[in-house]
Amino acid sequence: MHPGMGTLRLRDDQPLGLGLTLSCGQAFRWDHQGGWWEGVVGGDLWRLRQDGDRLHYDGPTAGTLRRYLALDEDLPAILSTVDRDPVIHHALGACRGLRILRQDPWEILVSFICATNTNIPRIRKMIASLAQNFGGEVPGTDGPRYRFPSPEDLAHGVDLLGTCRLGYRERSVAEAAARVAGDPGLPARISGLPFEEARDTLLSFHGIGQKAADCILLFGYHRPEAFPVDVWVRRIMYAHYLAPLAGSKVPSEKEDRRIREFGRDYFGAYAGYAQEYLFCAREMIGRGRVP
DNA sequence: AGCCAGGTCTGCG
DNA sequence: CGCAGACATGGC
Repeated sequence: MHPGMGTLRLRDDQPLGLGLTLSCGQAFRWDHQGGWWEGVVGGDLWRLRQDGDRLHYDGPTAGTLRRYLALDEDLPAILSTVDRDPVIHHALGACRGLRILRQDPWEILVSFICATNTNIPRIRKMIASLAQNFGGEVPGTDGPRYRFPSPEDLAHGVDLLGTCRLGYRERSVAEAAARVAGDPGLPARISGLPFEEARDTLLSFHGIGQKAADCILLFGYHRPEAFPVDVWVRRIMYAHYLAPLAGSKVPSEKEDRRIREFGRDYFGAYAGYAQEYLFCAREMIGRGRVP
């Protein structure tokens, strides 16, 4: 039942901010209760608690946990490549230990279809509802939890999808489930594609546009060059990095593409990390409030 | 009450 | 192409 339970000693040159990492908007199914973070990963219940340089875990094996949390990556080395100015520098300091998780591509694909034009609390509710209605039950500390439904789980019960209150995202989720259920190798195949081809494949899904595709690449496929431009990042970039082209309407897909290309060029191969730190520090650095 | 939300699609010029 | 408007729903 529980593959592993134990304590991982974190290296002091490889920081981890567990709570920040699990709650910053890249994952939607972690809950904080009784001092532990609890979630379902790969069908198993995981419980995690950080105490300084000690990471207590119940559920995963040490190796699986390290991989999920990307503790195998040299975070300071990565961040040093994007630490180019006072704004990003401030965000890096404010979100110390934030890591980009290695999550399941299918779960992230559906999650970011649901994440369009709504807020994070409701995204969490929509995904919780999908899991509760379509995923299998997993006993948790404080009542039952649910694994994330497979494409087949969703495709076989589309008639119940309405109970999840996805709004106009329902059609996109149903089509994605049908497509992947009929081509189960697709998510894995995408991971083997060059970046732009992977992105184009994601864009061929109904309900996945530029922003969602970049989130799926960054959070589901761990492609750190992806630079998702949402309403917050757009604000931050316009406040601190570049002005809209004269005469351009903002927001527009064209302007967002310009921001994405700027971000990719300016921050480099790990632009996605810069994006995520800016997003997580959005309350502090948005709307022209310079640190 | 009304604006906004980790946008995207469609139908027009 | 590139630009409006529509779109379901609910958080704050």
